[in-house]
Amino acid sequence: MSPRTKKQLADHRESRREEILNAALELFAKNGYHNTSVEQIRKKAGVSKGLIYNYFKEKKDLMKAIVMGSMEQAGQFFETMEELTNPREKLKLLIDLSFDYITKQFEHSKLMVGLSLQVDQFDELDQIVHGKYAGTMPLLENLLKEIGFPNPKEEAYLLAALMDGIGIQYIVLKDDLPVETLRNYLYQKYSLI
Amino acid sequence: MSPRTKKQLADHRESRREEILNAALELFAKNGYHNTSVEQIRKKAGVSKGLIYNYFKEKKDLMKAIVMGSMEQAGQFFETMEELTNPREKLKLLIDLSFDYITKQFEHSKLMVGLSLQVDQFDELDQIVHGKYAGTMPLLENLLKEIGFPNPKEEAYLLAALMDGIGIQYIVLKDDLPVETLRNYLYQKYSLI
Amino acid sequence: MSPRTKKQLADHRESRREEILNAALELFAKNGYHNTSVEQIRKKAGVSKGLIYNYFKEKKDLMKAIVMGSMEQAGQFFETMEELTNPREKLKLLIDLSFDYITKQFEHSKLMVGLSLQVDQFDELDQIVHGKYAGTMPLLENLLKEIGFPNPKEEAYLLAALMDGIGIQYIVLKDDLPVETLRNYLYQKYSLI
Amino acid sequence: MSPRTKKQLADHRESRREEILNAALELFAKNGYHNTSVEQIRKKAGVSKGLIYNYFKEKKDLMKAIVMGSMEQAGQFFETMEELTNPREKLKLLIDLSFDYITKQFEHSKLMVGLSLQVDQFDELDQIVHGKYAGTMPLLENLLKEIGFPNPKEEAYLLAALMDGIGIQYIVLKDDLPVETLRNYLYQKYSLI
DNA sequence: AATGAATGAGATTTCATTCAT
DNA sequence: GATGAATGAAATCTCATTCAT
Repeated sequence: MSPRTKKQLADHRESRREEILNAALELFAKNGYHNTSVEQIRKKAGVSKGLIYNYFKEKKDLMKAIVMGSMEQAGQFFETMEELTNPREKLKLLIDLSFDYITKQFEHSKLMVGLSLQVDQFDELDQIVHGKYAGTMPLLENLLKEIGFPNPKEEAYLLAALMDGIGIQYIVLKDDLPVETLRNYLYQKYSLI
Repeated sequence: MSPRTKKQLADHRESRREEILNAALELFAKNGYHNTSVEQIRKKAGVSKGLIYNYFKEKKDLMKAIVMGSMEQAGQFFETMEELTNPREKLKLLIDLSFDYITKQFEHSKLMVGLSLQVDQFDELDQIVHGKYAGTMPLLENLLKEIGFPNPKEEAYLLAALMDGIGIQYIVLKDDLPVETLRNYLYQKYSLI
Repeated sequence: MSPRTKKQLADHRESRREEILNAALELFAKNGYHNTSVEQIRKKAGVSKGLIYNYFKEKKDLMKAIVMGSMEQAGQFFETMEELTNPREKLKLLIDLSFDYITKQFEHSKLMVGLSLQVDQFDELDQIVHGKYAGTMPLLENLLKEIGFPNPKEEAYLLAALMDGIGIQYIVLKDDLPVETLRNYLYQKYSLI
Repeated sequence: MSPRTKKQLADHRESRREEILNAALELFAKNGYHNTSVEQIRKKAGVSKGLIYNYFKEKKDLMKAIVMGSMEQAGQFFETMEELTNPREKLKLLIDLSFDYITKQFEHSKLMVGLSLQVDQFDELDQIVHGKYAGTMPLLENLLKEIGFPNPKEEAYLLAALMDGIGIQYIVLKDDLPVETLRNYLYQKYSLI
């Protein structure tokens, strides 16, 4: 059952790595990074402690890998978005993807919010996350400008804050939050339907 | 030279307690609860370790005391607010106090957001915070109803989310966030001036 | 039995520190630094693991403290020596003290020889030890010059090598090495009696 | 492409073994046995971990093999020496070979000195090394007796100590040590030229 | 013969908490 | 009330060794 060729080996490594990362993600999101022990991750992933350190140099690297993965995904968001031409369609897609992220990729979402609060504890991440953020705000601003908002910059901050806020409310209230109503509100506000 | 009367003793006790709590608040907000050691608090407060345990049974109690203090303050918010009669004035006050909290009581604010993500780790707090939250949403809803919004419930969630979101953005961006512009936006949206 | 005043506290700390250092010295000398666990030191010193880290930031610091102590002692050697005026008497004292060090401070001696082999693993120590060494060679050279040796520099290296070598032989052979005979040989060679 | 005949196989095995041993020697000498991991050896030798355990039952065996090799070499020293008849020539050869060992087989030399300090950690080696040492001292003593020294035994210890000491000094000082001057000193002392 | 993923015991280090004074 | 030395459980991390392929 064990791998043999180089490719099989690499595939196996990759999937093992994912298993560990998933276990870590779940626990980090639920209990926080500093309140999650490697022992807990080990147990959830069903591997030995040594193996985790075989794949990740230190505990911090688990966090880094998760966040980098998240960033990459976000990058794909925007690529998908840029394929469209109509700015209203773009914005609708952006909002839909954000709601999906908040509700369906709940754990990632929770982790990222938590991280943004303590981002300075993960040196390299700090810059990467900030850089990513700084890079996306102008995109949003442009979009709102194209749609015709008089103060696109402020409007961009507002929308970003609102999406963050909905994320938090969802974390706290879960299904008690009328997500669809909020989404419709946004559709109307931006005349997206 | 040391305090004598009962009152002096009580005052002294109270101020010592405050010093410890302030040190803890700053550190919890900056580094997170689980990433702050009692030793760090001791150093920042300039007291001995034993003394901290004289005032607080365990580390958790520092967190509890801070959060309870925050709750109490929030309660005063609403009491102040209820003294007014004009619903628009009430809402304006609520928004102003929220912005103040976000910008001036930055550490409390940051701590509370972080807490809301991991509230389940502090048993009793969980219920208290949720109870408080559950109690204030109807107030907000009523207010928006009085003002004349057609969907006051949804509008309440929206406003709450927005304030949370602005809080997060401020934590991340600090002075790069155009706080006043956002406040004005809200004034206009709710016709507060 | 426990200390109270500042002074008592400091004294107590100092003696506790010494106990730990002595335990570490014995074990490092016998088994080598990397083959000695903090657990072993803890057991030998009769303290808890935590306490060791209360006195020394990390295991390496135990090594550093021991070596620094050794250096200091060596400094006193030379001070004592400089009080004499007759160069032959000085040399005799130096030789006597070296033999004492080798035989009576056996553990220190063994540790220092071992250290000199792997000095590059303890960054700061490396420079300190080398500096000390570089500083003492000229003293020795001068002494031999005063006594009248035609090649004092080479003679100094020779004497240094010889003392090192006797140290090693003593470590390996212990009482099988005719220490006194060797000492007499040196007396004669340098006409010290 | 892979080796075929029995002899080729054996040669191949032998050379693989050597590569591993050389990597281990270098690392043991530089960092010490306990501060060298099998992983480091694996990397330096460019082989897999499993392979190392194919050739050596455990890590200790690497050390043993290196030391045994060293002993064997030393044995050849003496065999070569015994072919000569003139005792002064013998002594000169011994000194020359020792200097060569110290300067050219620097790593072996360093390792052996380090080993002699902690020889008791490698059970069997302890006895072997001691046995070898005990066996060679009489040879040296005899040599010095033949040459005509009045106290050949003491003189033998002295010479042994001196050579050890020069070894240590060379380890510490490397090319700052005037090796040739010291060698000439010995030539003169024993009238070897 | 050769690989490298996997293990688990043990090493170093941290930290909330207790307690004698 | 106040101190800080002391503890020990638990956290992070290392590493020799095994084993399936």
